[in-house]
Amino acid sequence: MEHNSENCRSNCPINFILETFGDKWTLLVVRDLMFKGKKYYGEFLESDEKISTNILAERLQRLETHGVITKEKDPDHKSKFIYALTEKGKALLPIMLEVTQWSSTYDSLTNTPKEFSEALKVDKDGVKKGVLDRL
Amino acid sequence: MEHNSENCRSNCPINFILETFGDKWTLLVVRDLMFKGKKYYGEFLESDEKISTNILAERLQRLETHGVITKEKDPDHKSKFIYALTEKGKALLPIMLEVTQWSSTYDSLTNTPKEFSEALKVDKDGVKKGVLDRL
DNA sequence: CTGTATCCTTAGGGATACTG
DNA sequence: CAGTATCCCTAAGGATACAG
Repeated sequence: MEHNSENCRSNCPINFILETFGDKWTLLVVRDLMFKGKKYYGEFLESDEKISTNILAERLQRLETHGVITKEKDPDHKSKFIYALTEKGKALLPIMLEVTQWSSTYDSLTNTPKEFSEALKVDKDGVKKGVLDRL
Repeated sequence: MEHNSENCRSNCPINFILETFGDKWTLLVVRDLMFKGKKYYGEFLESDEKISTNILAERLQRLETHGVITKEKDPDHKSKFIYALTEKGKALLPIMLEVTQWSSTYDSLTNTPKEFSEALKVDKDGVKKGVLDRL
């Protein structure tokens, strides 16, 4: 999804990302998909930050609308959906890695999980594997 | 500023950045400082997104509290302050560049200003100049 | 258990008045 | 003009009940 004229404040690229991710929850869902290997509704609910059910549903919907994730029926478990990153969603990886690096540098309490730093390492080599294989 | 135990949802690096920038306005102030060469209160008010005065004041305060910007008396114009990025603030550049690139790729209406793409170019060379000189 | 809907409180934020 | 404060409405979101 691209800029829609209504409720679009400007054509600035920084503003653009805020239209989708400018809140306290959305990026955490991306993190869970990208680094934690989560794909089910219930798995997102289990994360440390304790997102509430209605917020999660709204964010999954939003991300799907914006073309960042897909929602598909799980062939195995009926009445259950698998959420996955699209190419557009996977393309957020460099941003996520830079964020991780910045936070690690400036917050002594930040505990960077190994999945993050491994993804960071392979990306810096310019070799797109590791985390990305799984995406 | 680092994680303060109260109202900190987790020690995840992605969550950490959201504690400061997880809203629709804060990052725009950083953009204005980093790419637009703005430093005065009134200049931030002029941006396309039309931030309101109380929100701007609150965000400048927040960014200062979090060690991302400094607020110093303007020696020339009395009763006027100069806002500037700290090292921690300047270190957001790689994130800003990745965001710019992602938005440019996925939003056809995004109009990437020349300051952004120039900063992007010099950064990719690994040569920290251009925009960074001015910071 | 997966997901949706509802209730209700709080926080975000627009408009604007106000002070130095 | 720079910045703060207030008024007030709307959106964000926590708790929880509900439906398949």
